[in-house]
Amino acid sequence: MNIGEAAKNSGVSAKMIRYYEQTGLIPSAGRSASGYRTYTGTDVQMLRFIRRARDLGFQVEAIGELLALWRDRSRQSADVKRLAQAQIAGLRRKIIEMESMVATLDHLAQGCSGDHRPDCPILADLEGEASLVAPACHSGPGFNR
Amino acid sequence: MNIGEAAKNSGVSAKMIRYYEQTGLIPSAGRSASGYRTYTGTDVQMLRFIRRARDLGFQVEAIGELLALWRDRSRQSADVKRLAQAQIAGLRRKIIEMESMVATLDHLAQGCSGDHRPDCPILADLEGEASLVAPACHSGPGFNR
DNA sequence: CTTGACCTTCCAATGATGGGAAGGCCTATC
DNA sequence: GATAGGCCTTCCCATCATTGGAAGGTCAAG
Repeated sequence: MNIGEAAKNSGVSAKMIRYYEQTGLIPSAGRSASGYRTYTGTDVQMLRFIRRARDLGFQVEAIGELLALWRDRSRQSADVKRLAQAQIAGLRRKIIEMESMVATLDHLAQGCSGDHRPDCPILADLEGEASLVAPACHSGPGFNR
Repeated sequence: MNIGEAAKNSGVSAKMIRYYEQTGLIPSAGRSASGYRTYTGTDVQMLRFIRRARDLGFQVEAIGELLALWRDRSRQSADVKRLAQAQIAGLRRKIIEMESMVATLDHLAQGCSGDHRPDCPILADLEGEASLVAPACHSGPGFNR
C-alpha cells in the first residue's frame, strides 16, 4: 500500500511517516517502480505502535528504544518496564509542576473581584509582591515572606 | 544598567530579553552611546513580571495581554481574571490528559513482571491489543503475536 | 488526453530557548 | 598607552514534533 493508505490505517500522518524514516526511527520503506513508498501490514503495525507510544507521551527517542525492545525477541521485560516507569515519573513530575501553577493561579483568581475595577491581586502578584504560593489562606495579618 | 545586569536582576536571560524585544513583547530598550541596551528599574520590574508569568505557564502571547492590562490603569480586573482562568483551564486540561497517560502506563507496568523474560504487557498493548486501559488482568493464554 | 488525486523532494515555520562566532566596547592593571 | 578579559552587539543555527506549501512526477478513471 502507498503512504497515504498506511497513514490512514495507522493514524500517523504521511508527513510524519516520512519524517520518522528520515530520522531513522523506522527503516526505509520499500519503493515501487515509480518511486512511491510501499508499506506492508507489518509496517502499519509498527506505525500504530509508534502512534500509541506517542499517545502515551513518549518522546521519539524513547519510542526508538521501545521499538528496539519490541523487535528483540530476547529482550528482558525489565527493560521495557524501566522505560515505562521513567515515563511515568516524568509525567508525574510535570503534573505536579502544573498543579502547583494551578494552585497559585486559583488562589490569585479567587482573590480577584473580576469586575470593572482595576485593582487585581493577580497583577499585583506578577508585579512582584513576593509570595509565590501563599502557604495557606489564614486571613491573619500574616504577610508572606 | 546593561542587559547582563538586567538579566541577573530579573531572572530573564539576556538572550530572552533581546528576543522579547525583537518580537515586540517589550518595547525597545534605550541605547548607550556605544549601542549597548540600557535598562531602568522599571524595565527590570517588567522583566520580572514576565518571568513570573512564565513560571505560571503563560505563553508569551498571553503575557503580552497581561502586560497590556498591567499598564492600563483603567483596566477591568475581570479581564485579568478571564486570562487567569483560561490559563487554569488549559493547565487542568493538560493535567487530565497526562493523568490518563499515567493511569494507562501504571496499569501496564504493574502487569509487567519486570524480569529477564521477554513477555511484556506494555509492548503487547503498544502493539495494538486494542484495550486502551485493560479493565482487568485476566491472565489469558499469553504469548503475543 | 485530461483531470484530479496521489506521490515525490525540498524548504520554511512554529515556540521558547540555548549555543556559538565574529567583532566592538569598557575597565583595570601594568 | 597598551593589553587582557569581560561585557556587549548582530547573525546564524539547533532543538522537538509537526504542519504547510511549492514544484513537479505518477496513476486511474472518464
